[in-house]
Amino acid sequence: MRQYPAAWLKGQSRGEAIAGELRLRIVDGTLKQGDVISENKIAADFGTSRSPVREALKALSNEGLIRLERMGAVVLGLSAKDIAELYDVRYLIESFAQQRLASSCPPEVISTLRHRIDSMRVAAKYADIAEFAWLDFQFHDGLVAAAGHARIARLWDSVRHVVLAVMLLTTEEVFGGGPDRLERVVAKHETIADAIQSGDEARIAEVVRDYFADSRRTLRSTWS
Amino acid sequence: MRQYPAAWLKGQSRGEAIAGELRLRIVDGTLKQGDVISENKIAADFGTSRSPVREALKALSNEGLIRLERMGAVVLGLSAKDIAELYDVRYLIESFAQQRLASSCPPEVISTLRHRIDSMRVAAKYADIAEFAWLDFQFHDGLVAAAGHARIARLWDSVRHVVLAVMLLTTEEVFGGGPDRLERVVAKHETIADAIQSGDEARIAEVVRDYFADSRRTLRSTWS
DNA sequence: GCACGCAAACTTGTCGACAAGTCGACCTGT
DNA sequence: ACAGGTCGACTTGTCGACAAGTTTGCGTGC
Repeated sequence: MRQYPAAWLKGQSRGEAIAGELRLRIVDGTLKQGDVISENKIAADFGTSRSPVREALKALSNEGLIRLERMGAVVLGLSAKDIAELYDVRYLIESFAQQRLASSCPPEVISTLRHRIDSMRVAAKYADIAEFAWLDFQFHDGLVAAAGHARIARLWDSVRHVVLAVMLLTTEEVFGGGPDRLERVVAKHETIADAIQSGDEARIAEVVRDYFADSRRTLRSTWS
Repeated sequence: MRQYPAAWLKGQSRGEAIAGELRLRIVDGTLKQGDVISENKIAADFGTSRSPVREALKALSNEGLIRLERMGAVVLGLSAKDIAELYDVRYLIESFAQQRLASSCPPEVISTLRHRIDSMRVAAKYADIAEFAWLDFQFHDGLVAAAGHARIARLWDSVRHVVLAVMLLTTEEVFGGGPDRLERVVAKHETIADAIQSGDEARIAEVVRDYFADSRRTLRSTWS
């Protein structure tokens, strides 16, 4: 069974843990679109009361993974179109965040980004899939956080779990593409760091556009 | 006490009702920044158990109005900066949605928009503040929904309650500006409808930019 | 065979209670 | 007077139970 990176599970309440588990099951297809799940059933499965389950379902509903109905919650799943839409949102958020970073980016932010890139190379070398995905995620997470825009950060919060789950799955696929493929992913992140460091708004805009255009392309060929 | 439009309160659970009430109290300043509120206290105030209150606080936390901590939730409030950031997000979402509408906008959507604009004029004439704000909100709500982008719609969902609450308050202020001020607001919406109907992407982009630039300007002069 | 109605088995929303943990005040020893 | 420890009041997280409503399916009448 796939798992979240250890760092992600620290200090979680039961509700968050259940949400994480269900999220992964939905994203990887164990729970298929159209399945209906009830609080009682899930509670029994996890051996808890309905309270944490309730919290988890609410969260998943906010993330658009399920739809709460009168009787039971129906799984929406993640179609190829949904993934594409997710990338639309990521592009919107990150292009905004990076544009903000263009004018004023503290040097320690750049340093942190480069640190994560180096770590990604190490993770790639030793075939540590989860670590690689986690670093990839942290790179983008840090980017949005550094923009210092509370409202945008909230937007990111509402999709970050889904993004991480998708990253975990796509990273597995990327690792199957060999070292060249991995290096290209790392290099893409380096391009972003370089652009932000340059402070050139136009260049940043172009880099972000290219980044997500490329991500979408590789994704399209692998998800179906 | 200010109230939500009747249409907004239909089929609400107690939790949503409490969230709505608290939201308004936070936005209008009854609950100030830094105040700490506990589930027990709120539950006692509303004469319910903690379950609905818990749900409400979670929602408010997702909206960025409060921050959940170990002991008690602290009210974050809405500073002028927060409002500005909220408009950043609205601009991001609506410009995306309207750009999508440019290529393919069903005629009934335009018709609905114009219907709401006409209703706004009526509400303005008879000084129905709540109705005016409600129509303003529905105009933008319908716009985002019509774009047919599930993920963007979720983003909008995460801010719509706050947006409505802010609209209710600012609309009060706008009504104090006399009929000219009101007509200008209505006209701004007409400009949007016209642009979307034209299907000209560049024109739409300009109109949306102007719309929010103007909104921000009038807001800045009235909020402090 | 088919429509209708009723009942039973689900569902969610809400409630009060308990356990574990946290913060503050007070009390004590130095 | 002040540092340190302890007690108590308060918090959240979780639990099991109940009420209200909805869906399903069976049985009945035609």
